[in-house]
Amino acid sequence: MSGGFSFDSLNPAQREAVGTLDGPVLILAGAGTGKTRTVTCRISNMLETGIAPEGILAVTFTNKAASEMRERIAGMVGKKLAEKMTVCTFHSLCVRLLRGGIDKLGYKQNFTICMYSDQVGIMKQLIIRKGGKDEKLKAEVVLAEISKAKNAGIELKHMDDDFFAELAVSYQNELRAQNAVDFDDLLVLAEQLLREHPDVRDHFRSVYTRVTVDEFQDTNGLQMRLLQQLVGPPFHVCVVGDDDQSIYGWRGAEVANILEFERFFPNPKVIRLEENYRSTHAILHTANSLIKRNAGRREKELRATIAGGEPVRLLGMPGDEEEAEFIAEEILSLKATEQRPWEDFAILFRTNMQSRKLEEALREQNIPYRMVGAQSFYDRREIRDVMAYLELLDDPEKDVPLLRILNAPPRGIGQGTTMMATEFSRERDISVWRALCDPEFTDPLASRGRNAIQTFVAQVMTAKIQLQNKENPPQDVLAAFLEETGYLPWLERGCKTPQEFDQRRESIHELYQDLAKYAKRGKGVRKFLDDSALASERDNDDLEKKQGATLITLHASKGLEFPVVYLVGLEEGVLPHQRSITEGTKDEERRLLYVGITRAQKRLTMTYCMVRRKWGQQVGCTPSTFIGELDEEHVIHSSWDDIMGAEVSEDELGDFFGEMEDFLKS
DNA sequence: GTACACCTCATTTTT
DNA sequence: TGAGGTGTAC
Repeated sequence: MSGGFSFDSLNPAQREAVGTLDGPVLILAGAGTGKTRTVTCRISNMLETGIAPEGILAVTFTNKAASEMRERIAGMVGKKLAEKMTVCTFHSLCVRLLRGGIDKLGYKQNFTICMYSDQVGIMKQLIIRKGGKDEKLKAEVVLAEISKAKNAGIELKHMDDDFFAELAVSYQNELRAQNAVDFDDLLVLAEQLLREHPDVRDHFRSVYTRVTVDEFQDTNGLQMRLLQQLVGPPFHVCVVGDDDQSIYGWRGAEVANILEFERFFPNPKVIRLEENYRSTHAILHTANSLIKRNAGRREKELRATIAGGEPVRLLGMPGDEEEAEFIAEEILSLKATEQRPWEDFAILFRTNMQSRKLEEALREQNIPYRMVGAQSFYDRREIRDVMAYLELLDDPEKDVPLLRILNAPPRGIGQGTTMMATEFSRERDISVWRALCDPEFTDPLASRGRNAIQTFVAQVMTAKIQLQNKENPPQDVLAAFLEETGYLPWLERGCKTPQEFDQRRESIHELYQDLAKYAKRGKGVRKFLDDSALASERDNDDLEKKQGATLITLHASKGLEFPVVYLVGLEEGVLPHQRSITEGTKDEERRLLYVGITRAQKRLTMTYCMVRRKWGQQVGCTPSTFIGELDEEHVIHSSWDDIMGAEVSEDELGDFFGEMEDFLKS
């Protein structure tokens, strides 16, 4: 017994959550109420009551959340025990389920997980092939609809729009031909596997006897169905979340999952964590008054453990320029007067567009800042390419990576040849790689194309053999292969500035290092590829290491906290966003503002403008309707004149003393 | 295959 | 306003 926690350190609600290990449990964990701590203590408690660590499964949405939870648990019960549990994302859980049985669904075991860019590539081709180009149909739009259908459990051929349905079916066929699955398929297929094969289902039910799901308000219908397959009677399942922080409805998250939890699992114990350890009373009171306006929520109210606090400020600004400058100047002076590090400050906004003016203002004042969630590591082109190269060396028979880099850098295997190779492979039901190796395919080609293919095939073969030799560090083999194929010089040519190239090369080096780490731990290339396919950010260091004030969207701010928060752009059409007004989803915007408010620990300033520059045009703005919904008991509402007036009088006061001093000296 | 002009389109984005 | 995609000319 490691005794990593004590019940005494928990409040009554937390204690109940930690102590209730049997049957369905719904923990409604408000912002800042010690959710992670409660969950980790609960898992620690499972071990203490003798539940085997191998049977414990905790599911999160992000890799970051998973590794954080893993670390917290390890800190509590020790690394050895922690490693025996499964703490992972929905998607990596599905990979585990599928690696053991996807062949039952007609896929080969060595399936590839498509990155989003691969999906877009496939869909673009299909749109062109099927003549949807004239209708200016965007691949992203079709993919979004397909994703919705998959998550809603609708068969692709039954999608509303006939043309979309046709594209969807072709898309799915194409994936299957490439033995590839997209992110949604991981869930679809895992659910299908468990549903259609009771033996597999029962096997996993007996493996995972205790299941915990984090951020449950963000689950969609498909994830719910998967969970129902995974958890059988007596339903030892615990879900944790906060319906008031459900802000991903537009991505298919179903608040209903948390609102109607008892519909899915019988007689759950519902526990509310309402004691907030993060923010002052003034901030929480304001947050509570806002969120009360939402209909259809689980009634709850955050209670402050930190009494009083400065009033929340609500400032009317003439324009977005003044808004940005005011905040930058105030950060500068607060840093000086209160000796705060830059990291204490955060500026939250609804849309990325708004960040530009703020960045300018911060730069003007020489304030270091970090933009979070801008571009994810694995979305960078060079990373996708290099990953494809590695994947290819691991298994050349995978069509997705092969097609991605077949002519990148250009090596004389153009569109025409590629098309022919693909058709050849489909006709014979072999991989594209085999087609390239097949004399029957290459012989009829013109000598130029044939030579290009043979050179490429030989390069891949050689490198593949080197990679298989465990003596060779995989990162070195990969680097040599990129050298030989001339990838780096090609990348360099494509860069507009030398700095851009340096950056891209740098991220490739980071990838080498990650790969080296895996090799060192004896984890192998396969494992590296699997993990990376499901990672959007590098889960190790990332943003915590960056210094400076934080610029962040409201969405990305969920789960974070800052001593001093500026929430900008409280205008009708911005927050709530125009589109939410037309689409009738203002409730979610209200939750978004609620999330923003509850990020603040000590000081909260909200601002709105009379005028904002949008797409180069000055546009008049109206204050957000949400402003009128805030209880003003702890809010000070000031206009620009109030602020400037105060500043002017201070200046005048200063002048007065200055003059006095001068006078006395003379 | 690349360079450059032109056009279009602008919420949020866990895997 | 300005980034990214598309089309045209070499």
